[in-house]
Amino acid sequence: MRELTAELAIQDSPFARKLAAFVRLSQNDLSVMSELYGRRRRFAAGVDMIHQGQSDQCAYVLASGWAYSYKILPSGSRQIVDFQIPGDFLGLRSVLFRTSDHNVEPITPVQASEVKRRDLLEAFANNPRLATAVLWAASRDEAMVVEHLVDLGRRSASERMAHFLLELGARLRLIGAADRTGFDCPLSQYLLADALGLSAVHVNRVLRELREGGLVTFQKGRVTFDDYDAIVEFAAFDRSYLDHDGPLMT
Amino acid sequence: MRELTAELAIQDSPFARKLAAFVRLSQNDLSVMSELYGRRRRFAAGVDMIHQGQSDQCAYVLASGWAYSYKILPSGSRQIVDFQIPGDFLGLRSVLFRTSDHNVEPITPVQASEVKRRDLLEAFANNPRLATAVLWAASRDEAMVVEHLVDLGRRSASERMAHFLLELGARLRLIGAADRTGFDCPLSQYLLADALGLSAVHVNRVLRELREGGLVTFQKGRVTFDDYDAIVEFAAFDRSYLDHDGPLMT
DNA sequence: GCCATGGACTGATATGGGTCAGCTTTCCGC
DNA sequence: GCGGAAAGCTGACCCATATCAGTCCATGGC
Repeated sequence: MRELTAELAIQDSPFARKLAAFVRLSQNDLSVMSELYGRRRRFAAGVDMIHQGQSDQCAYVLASGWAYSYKILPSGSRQIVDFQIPGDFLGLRSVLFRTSDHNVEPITPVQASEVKRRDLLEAFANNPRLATAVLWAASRDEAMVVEHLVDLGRRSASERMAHFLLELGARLRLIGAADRTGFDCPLSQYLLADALGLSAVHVNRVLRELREGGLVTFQKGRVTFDDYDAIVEFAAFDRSYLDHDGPLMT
Repeated sequence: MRELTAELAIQDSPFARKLAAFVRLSQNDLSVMSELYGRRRRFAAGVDMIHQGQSDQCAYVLASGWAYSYKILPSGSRQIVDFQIPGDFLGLRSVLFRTSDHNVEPITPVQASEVKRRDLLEAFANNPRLATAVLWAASRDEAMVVEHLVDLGRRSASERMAHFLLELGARLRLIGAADRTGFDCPLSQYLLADALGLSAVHVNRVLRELREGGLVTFQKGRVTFDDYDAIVEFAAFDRSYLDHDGPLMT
């Protein structure tokens, strides 16, 4: 009975929900997943969960809250690589390699389940279907990093911002934390700046332009898509790669 | 006897060499690898190997030659995500997902071994050690994409260029195609521009600056590190994450 | 109720890198 | 060995974004 409850809980977790978008998960898959989860831990906002250069780190699955992964350059400037939202797997690279090459810091208070290196590799070996699902999700995350790279390399500041907000919205929709009208967003303009490779000052100006252009409004912790189709058009956003209506592999 | 020859050949391939930097491979691992390899194919320079939006693609392991993966924006501009050199696995994402989200085009004439989706997943399920090695390599490739992202977001044009050349050199050293003095490089300034998010004109200027500053010279298809330590310093290059002297996991 | 802090916001000025418009050199097919 | 194409290279000019130097507002601590 206890086990059944755990599986039910897993089934409702954002992580399972996300994987279910790729692969139809069996009861067995779900129970392997619940065994994978170690201790649930809490982290306060602003206190590193994973630290660059430090070794023997865990991976985590975010249960609630937002975090961001970033790199610090010797010059002192910071580049944010990605934001993590509930359901995201984080620290995979810091588990495969002995030491982490990046930092992860919570933006809001965070709850996350520890995943141990050994358990992860074991689960992969015994349950290829689950491994595929996790790989798939990781692969989609990498696709997003690539899209982010294109943002930085070849889009103007306002296109970058628009594209970024759309993508974030699409990710949040997968876990039911956004709809077509918008979403709640705890990111400061400084975080946006360091993610988009801009100065905070310019982020402010760009947000104003987008707002005055009637595209998106980001104010008081809420992103509102004022004209969804127009932003998609403006940002040249390819909606296909994030929109799934059901499992790709049954 | 034929099999033994194949294994010996595999052992000498750039791919095995690269994996061996992460995991000590057994004879068995090597023979699974040689079975994984499908037909060896040739591609002429400039003819897409993998095409954005097209489905049912193969993955490949590059045996010889250089290629690059890129995205085309609706505006017509191009962002190069990564360059592939011998030993690199390419198209993993286009195998996991039904359709590819990027293009891959050879820069030089290329030889590559096909890897079929089904074979890959099967090999992963049966041989977790090999799967780990491949994942590890893929993970390191992703780390490089992240580093590239930092380049675009937070480094100046000349730092970007210096960092990029150092990283490329480090990768080529892993397969024995570079040493501390430099390497042969078939990239045009247009390719560099689209990789680094610059204009071709500015690439030219930056290369001149680096040359006149006595740091790196890139001329006539050859990159020469004129003062290795100085460039490492200038580009704030973290040599640790690519420098391995032997397998991390035995 | 006051102060400290951090985020949002703004104008003035500076600059890195883009764009345009060429010229020159190298390479390759025939 | 010639002609055309692609790559390398350069100067003049311009604009997008950074930088500097603030103000204003909301929040939380005491």
